Amino acid sequence: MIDMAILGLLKGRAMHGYELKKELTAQLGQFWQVSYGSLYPAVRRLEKNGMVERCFPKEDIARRKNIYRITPAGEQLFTRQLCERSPVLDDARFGVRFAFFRYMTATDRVDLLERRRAYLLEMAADLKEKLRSYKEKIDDYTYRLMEHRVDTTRADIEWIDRLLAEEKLNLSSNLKGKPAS
Amino acid sequence: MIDMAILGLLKGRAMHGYELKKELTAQLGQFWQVSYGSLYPAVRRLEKNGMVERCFPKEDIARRKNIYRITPAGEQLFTRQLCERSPVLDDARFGVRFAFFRYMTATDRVDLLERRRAYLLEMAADLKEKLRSYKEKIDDYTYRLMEHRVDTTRADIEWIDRLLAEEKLNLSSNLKGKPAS
DNA sequence: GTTAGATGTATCGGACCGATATATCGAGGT
DNA sequence: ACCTCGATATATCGGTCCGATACATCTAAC
Repeated sequence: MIDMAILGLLKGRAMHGYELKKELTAQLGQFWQVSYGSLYPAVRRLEKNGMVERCFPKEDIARRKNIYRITPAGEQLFTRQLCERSPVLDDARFGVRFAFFRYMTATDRVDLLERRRAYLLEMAADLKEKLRSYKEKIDDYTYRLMEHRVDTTRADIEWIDRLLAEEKLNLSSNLKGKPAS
Repeated sequence: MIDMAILGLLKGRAMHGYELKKELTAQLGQFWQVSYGSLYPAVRRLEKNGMVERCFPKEDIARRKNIYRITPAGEQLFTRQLCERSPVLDDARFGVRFAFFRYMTATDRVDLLERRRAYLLEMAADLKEKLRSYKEKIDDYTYRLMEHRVDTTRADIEWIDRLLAEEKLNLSSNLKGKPAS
């Protein structure tokens, strides 16, 4: 996952480690934390595998900054990881992908949103089932927390639905724009 | 964190590894995942440090189940970890503690809720600040996600507020129950 | 001029994760 | 009686991740 995030940022522009960390925290910090202990080894790993490469712009040549740029192989890997169909789409896995939504095709976007929707629905169903069957076994605090999670999950699903409606509208209007049969 | 969760469950009753994993998933799985690769080493570590000990009930003596029971030292450690004042109180760290709320004193409960509230407020403030200042720099999808996070964070805060009101009511009614000055 | 805080890279030990191996148990079918 | 399948149960491995820490520079303020 950290690989995808790094590649996604470098797809935007070349950066060095510290910059990557700052952008990662700013853009994805709400649902996913990255430490230097993960970041620096990850960048070196990507470099070793030819997914990113160092570049030395004139103005920074004196400073000891390690500026990295994405390679074609890296672009390919990024796209593959972004659209990979994993059954688990928790907050972090969905959030990171959503941050790079603009790099996906409209159909892949709809697909991802629908898989996230299914994941949330399953969560909600599990929670409701537990609320029903465990009602006497769990303590009051746990019950309240589960109740609240059901509500927030519902809100998440409604948000997804609004996005899905818009994406599908775009899809069909693009189709209409093309010559009729 | 995994230590606290294991100790908290064993405080309820003695269990073996597989049972711990099932309960962990059932009770905390919404906001925190545990794998066997973490669980079994963690239990052994706790045993090595004298926080839990094996017990061999008659009915299970034939089966190869490793049933563990919490020790007095373990109880102490659990209580210490549960009330530890860490500045970071994200979903996982708060959720795990909330699952053991019944083991905390009323004042510690109020304290934890207030620290979680402060954490969420800071999150919301950060998000709003980013929405304001980055408005032109971030793409539309990221904007929508941040907007939604602001809403869900607000809902979380309101939920905390309801709990806080109840806890404080309990606290003051307990005081009233005691002899006046 | 020196102090403080942001910038920048790096590494360590221990903890963690996903995948996988192995084996037993009980329920169900044929 | 046999066979299969899923749940129960323990364990480990390589690679990855994390928190803490170290260290150096640059800039702005006082």
